Amino acid sequence: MRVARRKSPTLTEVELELMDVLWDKGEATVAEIVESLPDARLAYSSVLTMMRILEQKGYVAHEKEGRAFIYRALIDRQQAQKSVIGYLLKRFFNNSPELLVVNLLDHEDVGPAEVKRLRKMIEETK
Amino acid sequence: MRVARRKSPTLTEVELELMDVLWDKGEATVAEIVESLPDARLAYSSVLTMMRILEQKGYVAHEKEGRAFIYRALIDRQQAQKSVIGYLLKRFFNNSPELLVVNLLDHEDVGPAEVKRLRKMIEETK
DNA sequence: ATCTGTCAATGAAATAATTAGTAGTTGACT
DNA sequence: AGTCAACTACTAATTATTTCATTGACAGAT
Repeated sequence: MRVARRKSPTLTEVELELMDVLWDKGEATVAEIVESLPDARLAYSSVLTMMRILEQKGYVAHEKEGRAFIYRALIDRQQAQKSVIGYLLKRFFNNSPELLVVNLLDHEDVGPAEVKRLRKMIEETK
Repeated sequence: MRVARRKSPTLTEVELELMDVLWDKGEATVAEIVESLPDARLAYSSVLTMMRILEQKGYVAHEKEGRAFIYRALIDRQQAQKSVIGYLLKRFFNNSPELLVVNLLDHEDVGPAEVKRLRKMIEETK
């Protein structure tokens, strides 16, 4: 067999969940991240592994503080959002922002009030 | 070890590429799909496997036409777009369409001309 | 009836993502 | 110095995704 699976073009579910903690807290040790997860969802060592992977992927960095590693995000939420929008435009909407917005307006979460707010927002963009 | 990799919440890269062919052509045999792929990207048997997986996931169906299978999409492009937008809103934008649009407007592909068109579009949505 | 080309089915291999156990290190505190 | 708790590193298991070779069936041509 030749080639195989491709890397995810965006943050995966779990990666995003962990990044969210870092974005909220600014920085955190593994223990703090585990605590911040709802419902003790992941074991300490799982989070550790994921942080190593996130670091290897270039999304976070760590420095030693005493015995523990302190992790910090290397990309901020806006960058991640921008990147995922870029992916969306390219793969699903033929690089057409309009097509995206057309579909967004069609979405059930978007009522008349939303449309009004969106309009105002776009007005202000000049 | 307990659980493992999760299913992709959206169409994967390759799945999307094949669905695109079906959406463009309406219906197609495996051979036609292979031909439609740029650069002979995938071997016949690869496409065959992927079509089986897409069918198993409920995205396509086939019927026999002579010896060959004719595949047809069970979801259309709009549905796929809507679904991926829903996922994105939930995971990256806190279910806020505005946040999404704010970031979209910030995107490099979106210049003043785009903004103008977007505004017009939203006007017409009432 | 045998050959040839076209297809679907199956199996297998390689990589990614996810979760977690275990071993081993180190700093702190008797 | 010895013990303990907190931490990281390493390893393993499992499912998902992606790719393709091979096998076998079957129709049409010879």
